Amino acid sequence: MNAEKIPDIIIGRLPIYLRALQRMAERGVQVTSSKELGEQVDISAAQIRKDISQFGEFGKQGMGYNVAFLIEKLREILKVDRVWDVVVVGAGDIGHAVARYQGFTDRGFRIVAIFDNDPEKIGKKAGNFVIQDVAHMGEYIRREGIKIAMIAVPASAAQEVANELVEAGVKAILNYAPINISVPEGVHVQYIDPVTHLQRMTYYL
Amino acid sequence: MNAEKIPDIIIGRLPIYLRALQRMAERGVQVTSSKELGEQVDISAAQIRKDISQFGEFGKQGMGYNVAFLIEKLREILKVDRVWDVVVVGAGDIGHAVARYQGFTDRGFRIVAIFDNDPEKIGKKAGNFVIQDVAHMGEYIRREGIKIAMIAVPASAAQEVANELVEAGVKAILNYAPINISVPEGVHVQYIDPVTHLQRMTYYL
DNA sequence: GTGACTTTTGTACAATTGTGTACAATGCCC
DNA sequence: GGGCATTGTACACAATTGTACAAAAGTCAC
Repeated sequence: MNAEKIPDIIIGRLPIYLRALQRMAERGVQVTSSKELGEQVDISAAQIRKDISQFGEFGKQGMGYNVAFLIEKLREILKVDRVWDVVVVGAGDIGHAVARYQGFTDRGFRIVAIFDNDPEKIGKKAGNFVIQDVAHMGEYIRREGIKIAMIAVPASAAQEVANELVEAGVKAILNYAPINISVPEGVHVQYIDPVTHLQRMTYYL
Repeated sequence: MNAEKIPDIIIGRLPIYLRALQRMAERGVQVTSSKELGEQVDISAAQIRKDISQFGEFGKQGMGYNVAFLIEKLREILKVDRVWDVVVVGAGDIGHAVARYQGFTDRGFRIVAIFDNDPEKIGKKAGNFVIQDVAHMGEYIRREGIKIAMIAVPASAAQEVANELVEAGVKAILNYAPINISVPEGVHVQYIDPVTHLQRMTYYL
């Protein structure tokens, strides 16, 4: 394993490889090649070989990669060979959809709580979770040692929520609010905004 | 305006700039600088100046950029100075959340229909829309000249749905299913998968 | 009204980062 | 043991980002 710093752009591609490999595994595929994987994810075979070889020699020349083995290695590298507890802030449409989404568990994540500040919503259910008062969020995060949160509140409240999350010890935030938030060094943020993705495509239409 | 081909990576940043500018405009800010905008979106001022200057000289030296003017120009460039009709395929949790989301209209998009193949769901409502039979989708898309669709069906059905969409004339697809889909040259796909975003962050935890 | 001062753009050029090409090395198959 | 497939990587090339500064445009003091 090459101990030098790995570029983030490579880290960003690993989940894509992992996702494709897991689908192959479901289909019963036991061995694949950089060529085959590349066709699935629309990335050049050379790129894939180079990315993977950053972390070790996981393939066999002439033979390709053992799918189960590569999945295992990628899960270790990405630290999803465990289950991370995640809290959701905001119980609107997005919060509800996230709370009910079944696709997290087998990919390394588990929603454990959902918070809102609306007295109308607190105590009601979202998926299998009782919506809790956001006033108790910091305490909950500290007590449970939560490191990951999703923000699903209106843009106007997102920065404030982010501050509280960071204050309580969260290190990774997935932000559904359509606004950039600022966080201290060492805290990671990823954004999901369908509109920015759509706008990126209309340029070409 | 520089007529040469603009790199996609620049196009990808424009919606981020636009989003931040629109928030400034809401706050009543009339003029900004590449420095200020850069701080908001966490991109260097030089990068922003260079990106924007690809399309024209929209700033004034010493003065910065007029916010309303730059918004107008970015909307033209991204072709969101109009409203695009969008269809949603899949009326599960994600489809419902998307159908009810209020954030599309003022950013260039309008959901016009939602389709599913489940007889239990067809005829019921999702947001303000009656869920339609996916069997009528191609006809609808052709009749209305729809160019943009969102896929919110299970991974196992995503490729088939994509094929139908492309066949009917769709040129831009936002895919919520956690799987890569392949489309012909000239059709654009963007992906939204919260898990890949989360996995990209756990590497650093 | 003029000139010195400040700010900030747009861009040339340099440096860095990322991708593609090509091939020696390896390992299976027959 | 020859043939074939495919990895891992050296090297070349391309794309992206950062640095630095001349040019422009406003402000202000007098």
